[in-house]
Parts: sequence; C-alpha cells; structure tokens
Amino acid sequence: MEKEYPKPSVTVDIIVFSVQNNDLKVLLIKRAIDPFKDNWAIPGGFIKLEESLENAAKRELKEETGIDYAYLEQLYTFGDVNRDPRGRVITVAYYALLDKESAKQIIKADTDVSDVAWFSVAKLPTLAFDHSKILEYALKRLKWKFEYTTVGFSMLPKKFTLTDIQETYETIFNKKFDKRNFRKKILSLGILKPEGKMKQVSNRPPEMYSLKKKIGEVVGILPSQ
Amino acid sequence: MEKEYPKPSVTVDIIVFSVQNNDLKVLLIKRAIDPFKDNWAIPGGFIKLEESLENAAKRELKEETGIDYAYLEQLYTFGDVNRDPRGRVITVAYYALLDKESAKQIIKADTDVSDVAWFSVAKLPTLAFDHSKILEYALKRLKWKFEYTTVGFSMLPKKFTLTDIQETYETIFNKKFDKRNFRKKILSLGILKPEGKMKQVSNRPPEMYSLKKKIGEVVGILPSQ
DNA sequence: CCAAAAGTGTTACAAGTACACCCATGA
DNA sequence: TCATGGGTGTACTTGTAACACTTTTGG
Repeated sequence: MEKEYPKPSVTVDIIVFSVQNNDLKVLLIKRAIDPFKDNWAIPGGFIKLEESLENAAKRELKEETGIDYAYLEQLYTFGDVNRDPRGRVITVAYYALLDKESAKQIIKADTDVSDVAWFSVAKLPTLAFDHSKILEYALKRLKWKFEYTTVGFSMLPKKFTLTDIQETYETIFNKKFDKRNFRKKILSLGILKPEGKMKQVSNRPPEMYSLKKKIGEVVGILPSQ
Repeated sequence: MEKEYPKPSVTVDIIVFSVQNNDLKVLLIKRAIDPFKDNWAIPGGFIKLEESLENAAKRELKEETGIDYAYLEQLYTFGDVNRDPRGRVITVAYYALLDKESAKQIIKADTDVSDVAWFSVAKLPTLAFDHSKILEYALKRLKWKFEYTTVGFSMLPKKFTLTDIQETYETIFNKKFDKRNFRKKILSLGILKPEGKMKQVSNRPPEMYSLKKKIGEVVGILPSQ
C-alpha cells in the first residue's frame, strides 16, 4: 500500500424516484456537453475528497432537486473499464425516494427548465453511459425493498390512508391488490398508528395512520397473490 | 465533468468465507506495515485502471487464496472520509463463498504462513481500519442471502446430501432446524436433482443431489421457525 | 338522494410447525 | 448385532386467497 497507483475518477449518481398520478417517475437531466451531449442521464457528479459518499449523494440530491431530506440508500458501484469514454470513472450509485409533497415542489420548480425532467419509468428515453443498466438495477432493488421493508412509506406524507399505501404499492408493482387482504396484511404488521379521521372529504372520511417504525425496517409486507 | 478533480484512491476488499468443521470462518491477513501494523485485516488492494471492479476482486481472491472460482458478490462501498489514516481511500467490498474442498486446500497451503489465517467469525480479533464494520455488514448480507437465495449451495461440493445443506444452514444461522421440515422444504423448492446414492459409507447410504438452478437465484429457502 | 370512496367478514386452501421411530450399511 | 447417520408421515395451526356489500360524508 505504500506505492502511488494511478487513480480512477469517482462519481456519485443518484436515481431519484417519485410517484406522481399513480405513475413511478425518475428524475433525469439532459447532458449539455459531450460525451452523450443532448442525451438524458441520471444526475450525478464527482465526489469531493472531504465528503463521504453518502454526503456526496445528499449534496447531489440537494443540487438537483433542492430537497434536503429523502430516503437515500446506496445501490451498487459500477466500475467497468469502458463505461465512460473519457477514462476510468467508477460511479457509486444511490437511489432516493421522494414523498409526494417534495416531488410536487420539484416539478413546479423545474418545469420551465429544459434540462431536468421527470420521466415515467414505463417510457424512458435512451440514456447516456451505462445508465440504462443502472436504472434497471435500481428498479429491481426498489421492488425488492418494497416487498420486504417499510421503505414504501417514505413516498407518502407523514399521515396517510390505507388507500394511499395500496395505491403506492400498485404503482410500484404495476398490479392491483385485493383491498380487504391488503388492509388486513398491513394492519397485522402492527407498524401503523391511527391518527384520526381525515376531515373535509366529500365521501366517507378515511382513517389516517402514521408509521410507528423507522423507515426501511424489514417486515415482509406484500401478499403473494 | 470537464474539470479535473483531485481523485480518491480506490481499493477492493474481499471477505472470504468458508465453512470448516461446522464453523463459519473468514480469511484475514496480518498487516506487515503501518498503519495498523500487526493488526488483522480483510485482504484487499488497489484497483488497476485497466481492470473492472469485479476483475480486481477476482484477482485479489486469486492472489490471496490461489482460488480461481468462487461465488463472488459486491457487498457495499465504504467511503467515509477518515476511514484510512493515509488519505482518502474508498473501498468497494466484495464477499466470496468457498466450497469445502477449495477451503481445505487453502488451509493446507497457508498454515505455515504466519500472516494469513482463518478465523471463526465467533472469535474475531480486533481488525484494522473500519474492517469490523465491513465484516459485520457482510455477515448480515450473508444471512439474508442464505435465507432467500441459493447462494448457500456455493459452499458445498457439486454433489451433496440433504444433511450437508442442513449443516451448512445450521452453521450460518447458528441454530438447529428440524430435520423432517427442513428436508421437506428444500425438496419442495424443486431445485434439486437426485444423483444416486453415496457409496462406501458405514451407515445407510444417503441420496446425493445437485443443484438444478444457477447459484444465487431467489427462492426463499428457510422455514421460519 | 346521489356520487364517491371507505370500510368490513367468512370460507377454502396452502404452507408451516411440532414431533419419534424405523432403515440400510459396514465393521 | 451393533453403531451410525439416513430417511420418513401426520395432526395442528397459521397464513394466504377469493370474494360483494354496507357505511359515511358532502353536494
């Protein structure tokens, strides 16, 4: 370890997910320069020597979205030799889950900026670098995490209804779940705290809940169906 | 992306697991130089610019153990600013699972070398750098993977008995499983192919099996108990 | 009284758990 | 014939799946 070796560059890429109108969206930026000029890409940037990987990811998130807080998890490190035509660049990928309110703010802030946009994961453009592969991997991880942990609640406001949860799950898995079984299952986990009924709705007012546990805990959520 | 930024060093560390005498072991090396001189550490080294992360891990594995093939999986990338006193070093950790035969060869090759040794994960020495944290994380991942995938079979020879599998699981989870239920569960997965009875044993000859699926596939193995 | 979404229970089936004895072989 | 490890079945409990109607509110 005493010798000096040539060093690779290290970037952090961050895949920002949100659910809007029951559709899973991902935030992409349009590249202004070569390589892959005018292609869409996952936002990211070089790490600084004085910041941890996680802080680099947080900084990126803040720079791209203005958001200070979101569920953030390291995804995987991609380091193939030729993944970047400019030279050896290793990227540590993170993914972030925004709650509905935060996501709305961004869409407002950025709809007039041409180089940042939300894309439905069902209709993605061609992506720069190996970003399609990275995104694909992120989607796999996302589903896995939704199935076995409480990360899904990070995409909801602090107080939410059972229907909110179910719609979020139906969006992520792109399938419908039986209402009675879904509710039974979620309630049986004992992770929700009732918070009283929602007011001023023009139908039967739903019960609101908050999450008792820390977001991300392993619980085994889904019915198999 | 056009500017040149100061670059961190990037290493690959590889946590090598094997099961010996129904005990989970990890391969550690004794550091010959500062920092952490004479401390035990997870083997690793700097990546080369012309090799992928995975190839760097394979090369490390080969250098440390002489083994060409093992189940190998990226674990996590550790990049805290002060994890290495010599400067900014990011490490991409991998873990490897050796089968019983390979593991035996290594122990033979290295028992007379003082700076490489197998340690029971139950009795670990103090480790250099943040290696205790890394190893703890590896153990967590290992259990998770055993619970939900077929990685466990990578620690067995190509042909094995149901008792072999059960003992491996009992070692990893450090608990006993009911023989009948364990067998029923494993067989019900439909992932095993019978390979005939073992010969020359001084008791009732057990049925041998091989794995039909690719190692690492998700199947959900364990009884909950 | 209508529209909209919330809320609820039962039966059938599958999977998981607990548990103890006989079997085949070589020495 | 004995020692050793291999192999097996059943009753019970728990969890999952399928399925349709009533309730509450605001307009």
